Amino acid sequence: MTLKEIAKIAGVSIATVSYALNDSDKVSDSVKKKILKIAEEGNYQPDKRAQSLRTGRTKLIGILTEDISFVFTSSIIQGVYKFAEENNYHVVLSDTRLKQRIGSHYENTKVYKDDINKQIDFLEGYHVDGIIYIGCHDRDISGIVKTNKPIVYTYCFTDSKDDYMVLYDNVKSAYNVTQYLIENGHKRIGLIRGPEMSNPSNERFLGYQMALMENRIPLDLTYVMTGDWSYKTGYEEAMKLLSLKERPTAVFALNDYMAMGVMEAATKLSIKVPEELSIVGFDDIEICGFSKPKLSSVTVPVEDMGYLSATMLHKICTCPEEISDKKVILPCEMVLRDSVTKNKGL
Amino acid sequence: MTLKEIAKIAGVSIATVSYALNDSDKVSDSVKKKILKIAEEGNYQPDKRAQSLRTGRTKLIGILTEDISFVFTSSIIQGVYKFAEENNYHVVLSDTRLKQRIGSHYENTKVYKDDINKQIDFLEGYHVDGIIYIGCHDRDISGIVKTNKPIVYTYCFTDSKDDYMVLYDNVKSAYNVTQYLIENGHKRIGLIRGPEMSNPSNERFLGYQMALMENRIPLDLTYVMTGDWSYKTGYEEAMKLLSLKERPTAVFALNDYMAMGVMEAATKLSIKVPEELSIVGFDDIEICGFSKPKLSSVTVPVEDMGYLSATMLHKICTCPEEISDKKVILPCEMVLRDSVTKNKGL
DNA sequence: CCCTTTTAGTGAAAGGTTTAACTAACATAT
DNA sequence: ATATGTTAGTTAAACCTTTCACTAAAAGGG
Repeated sequence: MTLKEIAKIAGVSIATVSYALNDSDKVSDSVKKKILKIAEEGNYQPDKRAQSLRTGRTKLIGILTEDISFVFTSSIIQGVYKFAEENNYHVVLSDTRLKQRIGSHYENTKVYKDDINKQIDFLEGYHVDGIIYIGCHDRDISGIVKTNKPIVYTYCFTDSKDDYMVLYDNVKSAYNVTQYLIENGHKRIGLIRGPEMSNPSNERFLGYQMALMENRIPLDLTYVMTGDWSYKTGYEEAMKLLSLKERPTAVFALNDYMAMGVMEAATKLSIKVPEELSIVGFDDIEICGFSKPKLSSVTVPVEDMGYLSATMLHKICTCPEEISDKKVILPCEMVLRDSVTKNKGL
Repeated sequence: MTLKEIAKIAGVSIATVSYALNDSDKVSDSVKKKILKIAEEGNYQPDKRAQSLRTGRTKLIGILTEDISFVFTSSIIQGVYKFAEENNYHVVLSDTRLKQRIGSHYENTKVYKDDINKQIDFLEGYHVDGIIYIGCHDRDISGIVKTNKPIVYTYCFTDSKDDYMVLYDNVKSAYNVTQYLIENGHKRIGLIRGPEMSNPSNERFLGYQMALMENRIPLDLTYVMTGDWSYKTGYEEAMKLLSLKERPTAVFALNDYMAMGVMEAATKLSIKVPEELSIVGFDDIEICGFSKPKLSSVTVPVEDMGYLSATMLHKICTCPEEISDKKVILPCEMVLRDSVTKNKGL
């Protein structure tokens, strides 16, 4: 049903119908009521294409994900939806399927620049007011995305000071975990990092070092191993760590999968967790609640990241002058479960 | 950049530009080349609103999810995307946030009929060619969704013969699991069902019974417990089951969370898994690979469900006569891990 | 009762695209 | 030389909405 049809039935002009439906006072109450009734009965829905074609405004947020299946992606989207619903926005989703294309060889992101921009063009075709880019990995994606629409990056980052980003605090979070372990009497704290090139890994490593330093525990690189985020490398590196003559009393794995690997290694070597070895992971994925013992970890506030990304986008579109900082960095929370105890062998 | 602008630069009419860009032979090669170059340089993108306003076709699939955070939702969406990409469709996503609104009190779905239809109206506002409805629970949603666009339901169902649905085979899958346990020498096979009203639960229960019957094992309801899909009830019901004087040698929990609860109960009662108790779950969620022992389960082909839903929608739009059956039922696959062994106490 | 203001409505353009119908120029066939 | 066909375009309408500019009638003021 269109304005034209309603106009015909009501015996008035198209303009009058439009005014009536937009509750203008150019239309008498009686006519307005009549038109509204017809529209109601015909289940009239304004054509958004025509509307936005005319007005230039769409109230449409475009989301571009690198991997819709990535655990956190859907939670971030949900945060965006929450904002959208509260503020009468709508959402169009597009997926680069980047992860499917390139597996974990994130070095090659640039090769897929064109694919990403194809999706951007698609979103622009819908005249989104702006774009939220949801990443899923640890590489800098500077200079990849080309658009002159406003864009907010979340769960990823660029090296540009001018880009809008919603991030979480890797440094502080890792600092907190390390501090927590130290407070529990641990001094030999093993660390299993992510890949060398990974920014989150490096930031978390930094936090670890800061906590050590603050407690005057010298950094000992024999306790620092490097994995690739996988369960398997977590296991392997933990085996090395736990075979040292002076083995660590606690291990901080920089993500949960590797932490699960550490747990497996401990089991293998008949080292009791947490009595003889405390373990902490990062990300707080679902399995943390099901391992034995349950794994302490760090929750990333993903839904908030989505919500804040949308909030920021809205501000960029409506009142850019009110944005004090282009980067928002959210704190994470430690989730204390059963994989840590006080170090008795102190 | 618009056709008009290109036309001005090229010194031809708008129509010519349109024809040129659509590679019509109404335009000479030289002019065509010139126009293409200008379009390229100006990074021309056709305005989808205007295009579809004119043509009536959108090549746009609307997805309506009940819960974007539900584990399987994103995998289903991914399947839809796969089809979309291969067939030059695009996707608009909308979320009813049903789960957030009503928690697990799915009885009240009908109360949210209006909310759901608000989202449907939204999708219709974008003139999607059709809608894929992705559920996340076990209730019949007949008569909830109102639209005259084609709609395909997946991971949910209605009682109408006329609705298009892409489902998976609960009966057969549960039959297979039970059969597998029987083949491993188990006769006392405990079952932990989902809620009484749950359709998947009932179907799986049916499969269980069919396998028993086929093997002339009488159904003994003392071995059939009812949970609510949660870890907690899995644990509680398993405690009852394992405290029977003749306790089951195997337990089939109708989802993985409850199966994890069963495992916990076994640990609590010092019953070794799988030596003294075999366990199988359903859904094959991530934690299955991380429990000890790893949980055998059933994989639901969620990505395929998404892909096939999109395929079906496409067929409905283009060649409805070729659709032989409005319901597609996909088989599931058992994933054999470490939680089952041959029953020695036979 | 005339002039001004308000009310209630209409007409038409605009936004970007596609496409049927038309035209002018030229080439080919008779 | 005339008729026919082809080529390479153009014009204009249509899709649906919003909104500026306009008008006719009614109401209000003196």
